[in-house]
Amino acid sequence: MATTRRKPLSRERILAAALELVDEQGIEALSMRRLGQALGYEAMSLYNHVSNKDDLVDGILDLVLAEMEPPPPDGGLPAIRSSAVAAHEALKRHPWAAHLLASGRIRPARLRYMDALLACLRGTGFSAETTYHAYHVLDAHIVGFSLWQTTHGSIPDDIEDVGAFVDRMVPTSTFPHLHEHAMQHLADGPHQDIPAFEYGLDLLLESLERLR
Amino acid sequence: MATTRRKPLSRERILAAALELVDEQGIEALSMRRLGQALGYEAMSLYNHVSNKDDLVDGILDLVLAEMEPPPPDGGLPAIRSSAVAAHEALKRHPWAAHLLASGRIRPARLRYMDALLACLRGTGFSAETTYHAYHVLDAHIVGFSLWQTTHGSIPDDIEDVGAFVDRMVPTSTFPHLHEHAMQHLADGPHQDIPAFEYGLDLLLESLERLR
DNA sequence: GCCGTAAGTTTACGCTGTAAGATGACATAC
DNA sequence: GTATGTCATCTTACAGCGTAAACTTACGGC
Repeated sequence: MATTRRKPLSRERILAAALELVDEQGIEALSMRRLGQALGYEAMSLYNHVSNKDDLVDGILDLVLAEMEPPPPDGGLPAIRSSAVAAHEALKRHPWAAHLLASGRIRPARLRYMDALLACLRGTGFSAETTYHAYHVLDAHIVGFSLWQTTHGSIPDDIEDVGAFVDRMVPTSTFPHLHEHAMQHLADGPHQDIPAFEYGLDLLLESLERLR
Repeated sequence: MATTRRKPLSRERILAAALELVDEQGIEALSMRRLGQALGYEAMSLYNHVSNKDDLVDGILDLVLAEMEPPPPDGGLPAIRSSAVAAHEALKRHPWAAHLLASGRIRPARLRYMDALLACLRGTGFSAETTYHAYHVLDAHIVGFSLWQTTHGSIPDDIEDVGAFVDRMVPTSTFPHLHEHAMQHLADGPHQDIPAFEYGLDLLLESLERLR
């Protein structure tokens, strides 16, 4: 039994394990020692396949970015809409990735997405100046909304009565409107969150349509 | 000369020093040891005035939130506009704070701002459902745009030829549209960034106006 | 003098990323 | 067969982090 039963390490296996760990336990739970343990190796062994922790984080972010299809240059506003929805859904699956994007961690795939979005806007007939602003608004919505949704949905798992939880965190007496807002979220349930994203997105797209 | 020359510690002095340190060197430069050193005390002495590092970070975030005036409930869309601009300007002065807000660090002042914004929307005549969505879009724009601007503007200080820097990071050959976009940013200069924020904001507000 | 309280310091613990060196397995060359 | 080189892995170590616990020092009230 001297032979090792472990599957050998590889960059792919390390990234897959890191992605799983981060999706389940959050980005702050990712440490080289913990990841090594999850794989059955020592922390330092990971450095044979990954140059450092930053490289590791870039690697899993790239996996998420690969889930976002950039819009085709001639797709018009419908293509922008569906690529935005796809990006939002990827960020919803991997909430930590929205934080990384918001922290300015720029990856080639991200640049390609940005460039494709700009190209699509130009191809749709917007002026350079309008494209400049439309891009900002769209990107802020995609990332900003995903972030908001992430933090907003962070209700502790061990809460049984969610309504009572909201009552305690956001009492009607001091925050009447915020309380109402939170209750709307609860009433709709999480399945309604994507429509909320799309509602705002459509608001933006209609405004842009009128600008063209 | 046995008497100490140091001004005594206090929560206010600690928070002020932390805010200065973080504004100058970024949130990741904030450690208890470094902050203590900046004040001329040992790290552990800070714990007599601050319960832990989280409390410290909450404290400086509260200082930033105090710079954001919530909209009055009967101010209508103009009040929403100016409070959004004020919030954006505060986040521009303290870029790290946008990250904290985006990370879901909720403070009472933040809840008050959210409640006031919702109240103002309701007071402006929006239905509960439209308010629900309008709030998301506005908040995503405020935080999302500020974040984007922060990360985008993070050009190393020691760069002399900014144009060449952009050429290297975003070559025209591979990212033609993104290159154009970056050049627009450079041509306008940082003084134009707030107008960019307001341009997008006005786009949103006009859409909302039409929904009412 | 004495005591209580509060502020500041020292030391220590477990955690982090990772540099440096030791160990061992295996392929190639002679 | 043996020597050599290469490479993955592990061990050890270091500086930094937040902070708990214990200690010292200063001061106000009796």
